[in-house]
Formats: sequence, C-alpha cells, structure tokens
Amino acid sequence: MEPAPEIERLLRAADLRVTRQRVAVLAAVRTLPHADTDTLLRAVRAEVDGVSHQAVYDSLHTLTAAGLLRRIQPAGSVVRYETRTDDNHHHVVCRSCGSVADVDCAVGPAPCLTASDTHGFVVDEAEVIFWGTCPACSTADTTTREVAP
Amino acid sequence: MEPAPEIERLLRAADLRVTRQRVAVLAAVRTLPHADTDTLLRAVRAEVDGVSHQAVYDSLHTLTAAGLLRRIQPAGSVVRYETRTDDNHHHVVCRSCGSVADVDCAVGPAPCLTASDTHGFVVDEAEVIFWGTCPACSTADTTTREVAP
DNA sequence: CCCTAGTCTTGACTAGTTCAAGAAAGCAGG
DNA sequence: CCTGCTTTCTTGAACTAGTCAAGACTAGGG
Repeated sequence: MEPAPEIERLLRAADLRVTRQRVAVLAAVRTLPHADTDTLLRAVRAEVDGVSHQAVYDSLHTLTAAGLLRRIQPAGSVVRYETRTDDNHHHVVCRSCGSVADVDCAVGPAPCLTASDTHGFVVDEAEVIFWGTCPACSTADTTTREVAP
Repeated sequence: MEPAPEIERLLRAADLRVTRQRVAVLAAVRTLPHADTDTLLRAVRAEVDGVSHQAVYDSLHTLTAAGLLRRIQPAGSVVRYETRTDDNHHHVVCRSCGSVADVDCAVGPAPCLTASDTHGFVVDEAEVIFWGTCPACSTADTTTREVAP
C-alpha cells in the first residue's frame, strides 16, 4: 500500500532500526494525517497482524523524537500525529467534530514569533491553532438545526 | 484572604448561584493563575473544608462556560485556568518545567488571525502558544549542567 | 418559612497513557 | 552465514485526569 523502501530509507537515515512495526506506523501516519493513536493502532494492525499498542506508542515517540513525526494536541483532544515536520505550519481545528486541517503560515516564514514581552522566557517556537467550524459541521448546523442535543 | 463580596458580585452578575465552593474556586484561580485542577482543589480545600473534587470540576466548568474563567491546555499538560478572559492574550510555556506566563498580543488587537487558506473552516479564534525555556530553567541549565538525567 | 431547581457529595468508572519484565528480532562483526 | 549484543516488541498491570450517576443538600424566589 505504501512505498516501504522509501520509509525504510527514512528510518535508516534517522539511525533507527527498521522494524515492521515502525514501517507500518510511519506509513499509517502518512496515509492518515492528524489521526489519533487509536486510529493509527487499527491501521497498523491492518498491515501487520498482532501489533501491541505499546509498540505503537513506542514507535510514535521514537519517530517523533527523531523528527520524522510531529505531535499535535489541540486542547481537549487526544494526541495526533502528522508527517509534515520541516515547515512551521499551523492547524485549524473544528470545535464541533474535532477535525484538523493544515494551515500554512500567513505572514512570512515564522510569523507571530515576536511576542511583546516574554517575561524572560527564551522562546524557540510559536504554535498557532485556529479554532472554528469545518465545512461539514457549518453546513449541518445551518440546515439541520436541533439535531444535536 | 480574597475579597469575597467582589467575587460574589461577579457570580451574581453572571446569573450563577453563590455557593461557598464557587467563591473559593474563583478566589483560588485568582491567586494561582495558570494552576491545574489538582492545585486548585488543594487551595479550595484550604479555604472550605471537605470540598469534593467533583464540585471543583463542576465549578470550573460552570465558571468557564459563564465566561468568568478561561481554560488553557498546552500540549502535554493538564488543564489550567486563569481569570483574564476579556483580552485575547496568549501564553509562553516552559518546555522544561511546564510553567506558564501571559503574553500580550504582539501585533495589534487580534494578530495571526489571518490564516492564508483555512480549507473552508470558519475561524473564530486564533490561539498562540509560545514554547521555550523559563528564566529559572535556562539558568539551571547553563550553571548546573548534568544535574538532570 | 417553604419549595424547587440547581448544586454538592460519594463512589464507581472510563480513556488514554505509562511502567516493567521477559521474549524476540535487528544488525555489526567475524 | 552465524553469533552476540542491544534495541525493540509483547504481555499485562497500573496510573492519572477526568466523567457519570444517584441521592443528599442548599440557595434564593415566592
């Protein structure tokens, strides 16, 4: 389903052992960007039978530490992962269904990274999360009101 | 310790019943901005004996819904609360110790609220979190290296 | 003062994640 | 190709933060 050799190359480049579990995890995050751990676990098990949940947690942590994955966690959401790690892009999150989409930086390469007074903190990253309503939910809201409790 | 009448007034203005628990919760968040629920629970119990954790959770939810509190949750952190709700300010979070400080908007009243392409999402808020190292941790890091594992 | 809706207490329960010990597997060197 | 060391995976228990639900209590309008 996924080009395994390419993924294998990525793992070796990051000095990580190539295991079926890791390959499957990385492939899963590629095909399911912004998915949560449980969804990824299912996807991985569809590829490699009998993978333990701990292996998936471990792989996700390792791959994140190696810079192959990026971990995102909007308030009130479980942890989600994506493979776009190089660019400092941001996210829009739907308040209603929790879906996430990528948003490129609006103002140049690293906007908003100029806080007025950071109280002596040494800032290395500015994370921006846009909150709103996704197309599907805003349509559902206006057309079929009173459906949700 | 806190001006209870003032807090009472705030509660009534928000059409909420005035209970000892709520007053204590609101006072606790005032004196301990950015505190997590557990810290607040302890603070509340110091004022009013035997308060249940559920009452604190309920109060925090109710007060947040009424706009008297703002709930923040940086990735990897538990939920925290603060009383500054009117202005759209942001936060700096220490990667090392997790401490949080307020940061006022850098560019005008609502910066960064102009995402380039929001994929059809209707955006109503832009949340900015600055990640870095707090003064205490950066000092500890440079002077007493090798202390932490 | 009484009534009722809203709030609090008590205690069980859940989801998501981490911890720990031993078995299995990757891969460098011979 | 085989060996052995080290990392990774499996298994299964444990933990934390938070939620659910039933009944007792109480704020505040009448």
